Amino acid sequence: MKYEPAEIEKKWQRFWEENKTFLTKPQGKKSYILEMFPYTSAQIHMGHVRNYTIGDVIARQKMMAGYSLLHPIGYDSFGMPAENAAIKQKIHPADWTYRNAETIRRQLKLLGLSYDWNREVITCAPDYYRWNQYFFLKLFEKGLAYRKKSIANWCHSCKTILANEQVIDGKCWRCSAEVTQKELEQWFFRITAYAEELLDSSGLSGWPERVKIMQANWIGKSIGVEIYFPVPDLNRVLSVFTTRPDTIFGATYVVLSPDHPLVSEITAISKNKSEIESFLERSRKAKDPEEMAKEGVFTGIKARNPVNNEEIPLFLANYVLAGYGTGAIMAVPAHDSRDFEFAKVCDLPIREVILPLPTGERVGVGGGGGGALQAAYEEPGTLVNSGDFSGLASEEAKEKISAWMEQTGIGKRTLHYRLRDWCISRQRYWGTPIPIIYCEKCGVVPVPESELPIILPRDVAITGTGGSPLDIASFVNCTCPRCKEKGRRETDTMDTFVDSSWYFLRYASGDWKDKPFDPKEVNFWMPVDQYIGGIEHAILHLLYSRFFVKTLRDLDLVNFNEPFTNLLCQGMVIKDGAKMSKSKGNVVDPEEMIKKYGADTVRLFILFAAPPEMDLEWSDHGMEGCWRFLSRVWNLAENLAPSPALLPAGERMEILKKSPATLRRKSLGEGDKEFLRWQHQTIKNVTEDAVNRFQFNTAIARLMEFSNFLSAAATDKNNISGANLAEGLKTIALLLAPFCPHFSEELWEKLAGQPSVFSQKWPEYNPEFLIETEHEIIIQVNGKVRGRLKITAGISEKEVKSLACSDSKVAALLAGKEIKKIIVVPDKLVNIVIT
RNA sequence: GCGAGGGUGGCGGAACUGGCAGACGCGCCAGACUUAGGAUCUGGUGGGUAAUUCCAUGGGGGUUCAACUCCCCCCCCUCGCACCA
Repeated sequence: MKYEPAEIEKKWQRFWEENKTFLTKPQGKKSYILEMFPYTSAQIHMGHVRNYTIGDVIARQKMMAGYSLLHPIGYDSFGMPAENAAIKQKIHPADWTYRNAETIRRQLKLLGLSYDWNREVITCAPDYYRWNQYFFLKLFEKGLAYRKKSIANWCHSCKTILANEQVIDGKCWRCSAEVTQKELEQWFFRITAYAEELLDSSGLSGWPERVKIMQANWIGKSIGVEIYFPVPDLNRVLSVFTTRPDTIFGATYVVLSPDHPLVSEITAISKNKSEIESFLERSRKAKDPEEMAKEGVFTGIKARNPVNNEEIPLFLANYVLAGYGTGAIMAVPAHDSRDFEFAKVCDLPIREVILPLPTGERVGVGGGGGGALQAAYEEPGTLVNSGDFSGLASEEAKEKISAWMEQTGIGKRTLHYRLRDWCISRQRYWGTPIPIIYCEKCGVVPVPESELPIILPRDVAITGTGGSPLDIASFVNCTCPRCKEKGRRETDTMDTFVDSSWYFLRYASGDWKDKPFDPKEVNFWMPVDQYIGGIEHAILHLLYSRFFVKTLRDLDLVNFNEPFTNLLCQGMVIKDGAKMSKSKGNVVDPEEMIKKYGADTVRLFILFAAPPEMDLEWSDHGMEGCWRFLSRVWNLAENLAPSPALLPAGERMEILKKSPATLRRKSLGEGDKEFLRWQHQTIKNVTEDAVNRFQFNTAIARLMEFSNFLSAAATDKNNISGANLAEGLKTIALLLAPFCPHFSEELWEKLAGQPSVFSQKWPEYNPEFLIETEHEIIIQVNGKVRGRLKITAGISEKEVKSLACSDSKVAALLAGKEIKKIIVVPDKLVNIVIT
């Protein structure tokens, strides 16, 4: 019988449904394997297939290794695509979503993934999102959820806030209308309160280094000093932030951002009023900050450098960010490239205060008035022209100057982060309603917990053309929970990243009804032992989830600090050198591939073509190769006649149809020994590659080699007994089971006579069988391979040397030369060094 | 600009602590079986050379008996951040 995946896979999936007990063997050792849940778009794509296949391999291997396994799946289902589908296709987002979830569920089942389907969650169900509302209230109580005005991307035509990703070249992705910045009252989660803790990566030892670095950069901690510059004209003190207090004596001017709060006061008294106003106008209009040239304007006002009372000019310039630090800087053009650039543009003086070399050598001799300095010198060095601090090294100077500033009240040591609070307000329909009521008398009032969930109303006009879709009387009008007078509901919904920040907790607690999760179960299963997802979540989702877990810990709801102990970021699936996408027309449909080759071949190829972290180039030819491998193993088993379980030792067999071979069974000769060595070496290699290193590609290569060995042995090249051949195929079934579950189960049943390969223990190798009695060693002369030598294991180094030198080819090379030294690497090589 | 990761046959990729460069697979070539094969099986396959052998892991130096692997300089590609003071 030929290998026909369709039947096998159908049969197996039925079997799996009926035998879920494999998933829930109650044992001491737990393993929680999780892949990022899919967004409920119309169908899955190859990226999903890769993600879930990797997770499934890990999960199934854990299962066989005796772990109690949690391997859940669900649907991330709130969000814009559902609304857009509603607008385009005139279908309700809920209907669209549930229909898609069904398709996805069916497709995931086709892949033969080992999910515990009883734990499914869908985030758009009131049963789920009510807990978003619950957490919101908890955060609100603690002051971690708050409302404030903030600037966001606003589309005039759609009348809604857009996410940054939805602004393409400054235009709305749907209507192509110009996007502008608009100040809106919005809800935030105070993630900055956890900045320091999120920066601590000590609980992330199992994360890729680059993800930790990306998060650290995102949080962007800077240690520095706030320095107070008196501005007598304004009768005010201007506060600037710097990380380089060691350069303070080189400050030749100060700069405010165009959005600094003092700008209006400055404009009011400035003699350059019209110049300032035209500059402000230009910078307000400027769209692309990346391509903006440095531009600024002198205010006509002076500030006093507090360290030396020197009067320096005060500028407004577009290169200073309003949202970072104090929105104002001291400019040290000699030692900061941006200040240097601006000083050149405006022809401002440049004063060096740090020298690069102890000898006093200069990068470019500057002096006053711009001088000949070629570029800013930003490295540490020795201070000059710096009052009492001259002669100190930068690091020491930073310390001393900071301390002195604190003593004299000139400045204060401080910290700044790039991380901003998380804006969770969306003027969108398809999301979790924010459980807040506005009352004229009581102000902002949280909905009492007992009134949750605030159900997202179904009958709402979603046109995408005007205002918040929830802004309808039946939803908005309500009674204030406090004074029982008329109230008005918040019409914004939550960012969908809120949904995905805690779904892994919900999975872990089965069907808990009156709480978001059962802390006992969650504390047992969590943290996730292995999380698998794309790198695109490196900052957003992964940072939000970490934040959420920390807040829940502080609410005494969980007892751990980090959600994901180990993280694997798989690479993209690409074709013709580009990521698969509809617009590029290079999409390969997973379901079509499954139909053509079977799920196991698809899984095998995707695991074999590249290591998980690397990008994977799709190849139809590569698929064929994996198909051939499975077919070969299948045929080998098929031809093991009549029934391997009953095969008497020494039975003569016909192995391959096309090239029949008669096998001679030696009683316990070299054939058996070699077989055992191959078998156990394969177990060792596959386990090390797949389990310890997640190098599935090489693990599969080892299985292919073993199967090639068995094939060759069976065609009378080597000798192998029928019993050994059956043993070998059983080993393949066991080791291949995580990769190709359907195929392996069928193969196992064929050979063992009963199910299931997944009730078997993951095989272990016996080191005794790996011991070789003979080694082939390489003979090198001056580092070049000149011969090879078979030696018996355990012979002395002296013997090896003399054997190597007497090799005929080697001897010829040695003739008339002096041997300087001989290096012996036991059981591997001999290197003879001659003159 | 800063940060991270890469650069190995015609292709995807192996080579874990320095020890036979190219495992495994694809593709290609030859053969077998065939009316036929884009099915299957067998063998070959980095490049040069008639040949002993020589040249090859982005380029150039170095350390070493021995370097894809370690050190220094340079080039190129991908991703992330991008005036964060």
